[in-house]
Amino acid sequence: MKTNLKPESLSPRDEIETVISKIRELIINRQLEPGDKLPSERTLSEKFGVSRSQLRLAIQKLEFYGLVKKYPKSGTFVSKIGVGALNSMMANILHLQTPDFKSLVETRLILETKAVKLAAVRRTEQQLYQIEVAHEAYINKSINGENAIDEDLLFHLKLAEASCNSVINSLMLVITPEIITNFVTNKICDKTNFSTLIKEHQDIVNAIKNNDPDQATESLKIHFNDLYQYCRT
Amino acid sequence: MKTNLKPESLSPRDEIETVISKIRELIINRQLEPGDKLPSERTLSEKFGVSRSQLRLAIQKLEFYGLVKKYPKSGTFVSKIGVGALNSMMANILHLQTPDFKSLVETRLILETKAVKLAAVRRTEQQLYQIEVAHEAYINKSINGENAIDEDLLFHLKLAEASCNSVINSLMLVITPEIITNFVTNKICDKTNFSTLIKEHQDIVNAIKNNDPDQATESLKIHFNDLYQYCRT
DNA sequence: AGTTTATAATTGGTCAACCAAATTGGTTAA
DNA sequence: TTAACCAATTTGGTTGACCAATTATAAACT
Repeated sequence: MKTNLKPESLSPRDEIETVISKIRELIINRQLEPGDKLPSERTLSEKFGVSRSQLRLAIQKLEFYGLVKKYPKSGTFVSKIGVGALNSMMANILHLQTPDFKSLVETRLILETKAVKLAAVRRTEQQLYQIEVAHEAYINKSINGENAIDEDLLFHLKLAEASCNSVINSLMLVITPEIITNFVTNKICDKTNFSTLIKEHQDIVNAIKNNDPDQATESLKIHFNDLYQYCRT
Repeated sequence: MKTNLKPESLSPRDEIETVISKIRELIINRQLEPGDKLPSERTLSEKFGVSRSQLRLAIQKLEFYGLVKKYPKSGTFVSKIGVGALNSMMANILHLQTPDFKSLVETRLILETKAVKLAAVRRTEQQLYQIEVAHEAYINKSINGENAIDEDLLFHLKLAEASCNSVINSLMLVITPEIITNFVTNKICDKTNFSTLIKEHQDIVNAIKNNDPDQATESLKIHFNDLYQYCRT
């Protein structure tokens, strides 16, 4: 029997978090401070006992969250924010729980409510046209009794787009897939008949068309009434 | 003189977007439909004339947005959502403009306003304690006349955490770095003196402590008054 | 001694080769 | 005919080596 070199072989995903944790310790121990250049990828990979690929993935994650900044052919540098905030953010990244569905829905409600309000004020004619096209596609699919979940999704994406807020649009783009994934298991809002849903969509479209932000908000809240109640459960 | 093999060598970033665009065309042309398994990485990299690393990065991006799903040692599959939505989302990803600062601030206002409202209702004693600690750290740094931007950041992160909404917390974690990056160039809210800011923070803390969501919302709006006006510019 | 130039070392980025797991297809035994 | 088994192929994952650009160092010249 040969000696097992990896007594508790961690999955790659865990190893990445281990690396992040190690770097976090370096910062806590003041061996690494904001603004400092951290050791080369090769050095760190050897120091932490992981391959360079895994270390690069860890740094890539840290860069995504803005905690380090990479300068090609030069080095990787710790962002110049306080060690307290740095530590807190890394802790958050480490414990990032896979989002519970309720939080997801709640956040969608928040963002989309504001999105339609903004859309009613800022939407261009072209954006309005795209919303209407998506709405008609939803109707056509719906009256045949088919499941129009895709068209519904597209409709709401177009609403977000019309908010003219690139960040809201991007965030909706990120959280939408999660909702789709969980939608099948957590059947919600499938009890109302399709004609009611079409009417609710139409109200939203009209409000945006008439540049009435308050009516748009109100219409969306009616449309999402079931979801609101779900969040309060 | 040797023939230049890459007449117009695109930057890696652009090549990734080219790949996404190509995959998008495959889907539009119905050569690839939702649920289908897409060709192996090697095949695609050869077909598109890019290295496998770049193709993997492109797929990684698509997976992040939930448009494809990878099963190790098995294959990569197109998500089962409508081609319309799929196409629209890819188009969005492609034109993802680097977020303008105004959109960023606006979104932060939306999320954090809701966050403190939720925090006032849901916060645990420990979360309240952490908020108070962060607040005191801000005070101590501030009364010395030092720039307490880091402590301010940490304070607001703790507010988001107390919302008990994992998605809001994560999103704040994503958009906060961008704000930090742009904060230096776009000097905002540096005209008010620190004692006012401390008072405003204190009001928010008190509201959350007293479980008063409306007061918390109101206090935050006062605190962000300058930012609101900035967004309306 | 000071400045410039040339050289060597270090960096992150890229890639082709390799790995183990999983699927696939055919073959064999019940 | 069916079920079980095995080998070969295909898959995404991983790795060590190489690349161009940058930086640090040393040398050489004024």
